[in-house]
Formats: sequence, structure tokens, C-alpha cells
Amino acid sequence: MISSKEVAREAGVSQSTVSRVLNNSNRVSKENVAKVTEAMRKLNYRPNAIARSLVSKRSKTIALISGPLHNPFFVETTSSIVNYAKEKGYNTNVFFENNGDNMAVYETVLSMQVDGIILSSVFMDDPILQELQTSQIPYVMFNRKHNEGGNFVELNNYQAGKMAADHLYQLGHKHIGFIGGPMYTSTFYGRYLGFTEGIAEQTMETGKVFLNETDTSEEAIADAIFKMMGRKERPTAVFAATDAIAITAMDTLMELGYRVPEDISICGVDNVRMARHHAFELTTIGAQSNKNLGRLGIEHLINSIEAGKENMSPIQVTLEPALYQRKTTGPFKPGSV
Amino acid sequence: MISSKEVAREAGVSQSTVSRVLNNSNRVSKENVAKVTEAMRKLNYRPNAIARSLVSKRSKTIALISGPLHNPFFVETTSSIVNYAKEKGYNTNVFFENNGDNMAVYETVLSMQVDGIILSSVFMDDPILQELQTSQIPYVMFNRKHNEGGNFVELNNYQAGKMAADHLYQLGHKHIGFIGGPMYTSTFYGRYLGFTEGIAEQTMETGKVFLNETDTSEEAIADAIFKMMGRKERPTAVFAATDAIAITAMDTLMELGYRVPEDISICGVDNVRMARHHAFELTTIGAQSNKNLGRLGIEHLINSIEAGKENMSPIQVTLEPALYQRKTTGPFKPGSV
DNA sequence: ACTTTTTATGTATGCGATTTCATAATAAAA
DNA sequence: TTTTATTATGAAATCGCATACATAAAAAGT
Repeated sequence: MISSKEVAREAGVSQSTVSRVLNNSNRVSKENVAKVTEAMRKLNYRPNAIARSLVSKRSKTIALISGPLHNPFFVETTSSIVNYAKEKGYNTNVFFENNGDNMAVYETVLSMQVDGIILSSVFMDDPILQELQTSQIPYVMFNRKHNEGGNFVELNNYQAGKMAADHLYQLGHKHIGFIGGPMYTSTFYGRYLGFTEGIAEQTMETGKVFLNETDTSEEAIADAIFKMMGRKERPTAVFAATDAIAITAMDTLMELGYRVPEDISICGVDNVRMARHHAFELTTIGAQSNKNLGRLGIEHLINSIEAGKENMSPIQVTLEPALYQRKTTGPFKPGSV
Repeated sequence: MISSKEVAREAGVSQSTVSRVLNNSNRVSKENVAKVTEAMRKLNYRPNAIARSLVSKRSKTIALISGPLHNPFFVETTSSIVNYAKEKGYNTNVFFENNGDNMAVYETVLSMQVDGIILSSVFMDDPILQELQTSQIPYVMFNRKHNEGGNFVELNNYQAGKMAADHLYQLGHKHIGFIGGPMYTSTFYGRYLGFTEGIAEQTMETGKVFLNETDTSEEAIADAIFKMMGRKERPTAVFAATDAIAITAMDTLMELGYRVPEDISICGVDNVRMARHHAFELTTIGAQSNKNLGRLGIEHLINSIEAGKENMSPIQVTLEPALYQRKTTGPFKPGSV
């Protein structure tokens, strides 16, 4: 590896002069800039980013700890985050959540000297928030948030659940299944709470909610469907707490011979791009924003970073949801299933 | 930030002793190990990864330069790569290809002191290969390969194209559309070549291939469909050079009122997971391997890294394809479209 | 022409770890 | 007990760059 010292020798100047032209300081004469530039070219010099960040204390990289990519929501956010960060001059170190055991990842990230952290992996009572705050590293949680607050960008999950309940109730459904992930995450918890309270408000005496708490793996979702549809009283609609779940649920349901929405209605949450595909036309609930939560999160994060520790203001954003009614929900037909 | 020096002071030992326990050298007495460990805990010390890599010359991070995530193929490879790397103790810096202009990304990556580079973004005559080879950094190209060879893991694209031609021909189709991306990438070029030569071999005197070279954006694909289906002689089948293209093409076709495969057959390449969904059941051509190309690539890359520069052997893997016949291709019916 | 300010450059130091080398302390061999 | 081998520890150099500081040279004021 060619170092700035060798460039200096080649150019016949001191290493600090080389460093100066590297950082295009205007304190260098045109002649020396030329000599140094030429020497760099000749030696095919590339500055060592590691060394730079050791002294500058800024690595120009951020860490993303994301939910798994088999969920299209995270496909979209990951894409947005990486691209926006790049645009702003930051590299992104990507990690995927590892079924609950994120501590190893957190340890890695905290010793990596990243300039900022954006994560979707927190639990409502996750000890990581504490670590994050004492570490002084700018961070923002997206999608999920923590009980204690902190910096976050989220959807109003409670409202989303409620809207689903209203929508399905108005279509006449009485027996509704809920499929969601772990209740110690704010998204699933909020959506479930809003949903059940929405149902309750409608005073559906005869209404029933079948709760399925899964780990969001395809197998677990399929199992939930099997169990639910195997009952004597089958649901005529299911509220999937994410579009990813909805899409897998649909797959299983179709495999079992059900038609959507004729036999059973499905409503998701997140309004992912894929849900708009003609093969799905999924009814869903999502934020009224043309930027996804990842994008909003990374914008805030980078603002925070560039503002500096002194004038870092808290980030607490909750987006209001809207219903995107498409073709997977329809009116209850007696005797349909 | 707490440094090892402060830990040393707290523990009453020298900084080098702290470093030794950090790297669990066995040259430290149990008492000192205990003292140092305690001091680390007390001060909430985290080693500075940047400093470590400056001296050790290994950053334990690799760079991934991937195709865009709106292509599900890259969703799968990205996931595999990041997770496998993590498993092996490597962090992954992710970049997404930027419509042809990858030089900025390459520059960044080359000065980042990564331990290895895995990339899907090369063109057949891309100058990056040269850079890669002189840089001495272990690398492997996946999916696409370079004219000059280098290290790669790919599908036999020529064969894949040929299989598509055979399959569609055997179903009786004479007018077939091809939709693919830029011909300066080995994937699209190889698939196109195999396809047209396959068609030619079948001596389909009356056969016609409509070539559509797009930039793989949704709009471009939709435009290609519009143009193709607007002709007097419409194709009765289309060979989409990737599943991503096939899925978007299907969307557009369905929007225009066509039924698949009754009105028009579609065959893709890559055998992405999503293509198996009941809403698609896409006929496709893919490698006969339970590991995707990204996974194979990263395994080879990490082997290379750990083998050391001395015993790094070239990586040249070409997987043979197989046809996965599902529900989007069917026999030609005269007068169908 | 002499002082003062500005500009260009080099020297030296430090970022936070790893690692070589020298040495003190201890254990093993004689 | 003396010599030798072994083990534990610290001092110091180093990695590649940025930057504070000192200073020489040039430009500007007076």
C-alpha cells in the first residue's frame, strides 16, 4: 500500500503538504498541488480511510440494523437508507436482526466507531436504548420504538390496528383472525391493541378475534392459518399485522383452495410496493407519506450527525395511517366459508 | 471514549497488558487478567475497532456491491451474503449499483481497506477488474462475470437461454418476445445469445424473436410490453431474462387484460423464491443448487481471505441450469392473442 | 526601507490499538 | 546453590494520516 509519506517523497514535499492537498486546503501553492497530484497519480495512491478516521474521529459510515429482507418492508427501507446515506457521503454497514439475539450485533456496532446508527430491531424494553444513550452516538429507531421514547420514526400502530378493525367490521365480518409477531415489539403490540379495541368499540357482541402470535417465519404463518381454518368457526377475514405476513398468509390460503376475497378477506399493514402488484392487489394500511420510514429515519439521523452533539434535538415522529383499499377485502357473505 | 490506556491506569498495569488480555494472549497472569477485565467492565470499555485495524491491517469488513433490491434475486443474495459474513465474523458494507456509474463506489471501496470485495455490478469489459487485480484485495464477482475471467460464480447463462428457447418452442410458440437488460453485462448477453441460437437451432423458419433491451426499470419493462403487444403480430410467449423482469412483465400484461398462460406464456430466469408464490407460480430457469450465487460467492471470498494472498487460488464457478416448470407457460393455442 | 501581516511549508505530536524487544521475576535443571 | 529456561510485564516503535505549532518567505502597510 502506498502511503502519503511515499507520495511526499516522490513529490519532494513533506507529508503534511500531501495531507493538505488531500483535504484540499487552500494553504498550498499551485505548484505543489500539481506536484503532489502528479505523484499520487503516478503511484496510484489511495488514502487510507482507516487511518483518516482514526485521527479525524469520524468514519463516515453508519450502521443499519434491519429486520430480515424476506419482509419487503425492509427491502424498501434498506434500499432507501443505503442509497440516501451514500448520496450524503456515508457508507452503510448492514446487519440483519437475528431472531431476538441482537446483543452480539450491538456489541459489534458500538465498537465500530460508526458516526450513527439506524435500527429497526428494538424491543419495547430493550436494554440497547440505554447503551445507545450513554454511548453518545447519534441513533434513530425506525418502525419500532421503545417504551422509554428515545429517537424514533414510526407509524401510528394503534390507529392502524383500529382502521383495520373498522374496515373489516364495516364489511360485515364478525369472525376475524389476527396474525402478528411478538408482542414485545411496539409494532405488533400497537397494531394488536388498536385492532382489538377497535373491535370492542364496535360492540360486536358476537364478534370473535383469533389471536395468532407467530415468529413471522413462513412456516409459522402457515401453521397459524392451518390452525385457524381448521376450527369449526372459521374466520371470514384476517388482519395480518404486516404486508409480509399478509402475502404469506394469502399463499397458504390459496394453496388450501380458498379464494381471496370471495372466501376470506385479508388486510395487511405497511403498504409495501409489492402489495400493489396485480397478482396481489392487497388491501393495506400505511403511512400517508411518499417517503418510507427508513428514508425518514436516515434523513433525521444524518441531520443529527451533521448538527453535532451540542445541537442534537430529539427525533420523535409518528405518522398517521391511511387505508389503501384494494382487492383482497370484500363484504362478508353468509355461508362463504 | 474510554481507551485501553485508561483501562491500564485503572487496572494498574501497562497498556500493552490490556492489549494482551484483549487478544486473550496466554502471556498474562490470571490476576492481571482479572484486574483488567474488571477495569474494562467498570469503565464500560469497548475496544476501538478503527485503531485495531489500522495496525492489524485487517478490518474484518467486506464490501458488497450489489444490484438493486427491486430485483428479488439481489434480495436473496444480499441477505445470504450479509448473514454468512456476519457468521464468519465479518461486517458488510453494502452499496447498490447506480445505473452504470459505479466508479465512485469503486473508488470508495478501494480506499476503505476492506478485507474483500464481492460484487455483482461488473460489465463484461469493466475497467474495475484491472483495478481489482492490481489492488491485491481478494474479490469475487457473482452473477455477472468479466470477459477477461477473474474470480466469478455464475450461472451458465448461455444454457439458460437455450433451455428457455427449447421449452417455449416445444410448447409450440413461434412468436416470442425477449426482454432483457443491457447487453454489456454477461448475464443478459449470455441469455440472449443462448436464446436466439436455441431458436435458430430449432429451424423455426417462421419463428420471430422481438428483442427488447431495457434498463430493467418498471417503466421501461412496461414500455417494452406496450410496444410488443401493440404490434400486428403479437408474441404468444415472452422470455424474460430475469424473474424480476418476468414479474413486472406479468403485472403489465395482466393490467392490459391478458391471462397468463392462456393468452401469453412467460418464462423467467433465476428461480427466485418469490416466483414460487401461488400468486405467480412462475416458470423459470435456475441453478441446480440449494445455495444462491451470493452465498457461493461469499463462501469463496471468505475462504480466499483466510487462505492469505500466497495460497489464493482462482475462483471460477459456472453452475448448470435446470428448468422449473410451473404455471406461467402453456401450449400455444392458435388464435389465442 | 522597515515593520507588520499573510501565506506556504516543514517538524513534531497524537489518534488507540498491536507487537517487538528488553528485562525482571519465577520455575526448572544442573 | 548456581545456571538455564520460561513466563510475565513494561517501554517504545509503528500503522497512515491530520493538525497545532514554528518559521521562513512573500506581500502589504507605513
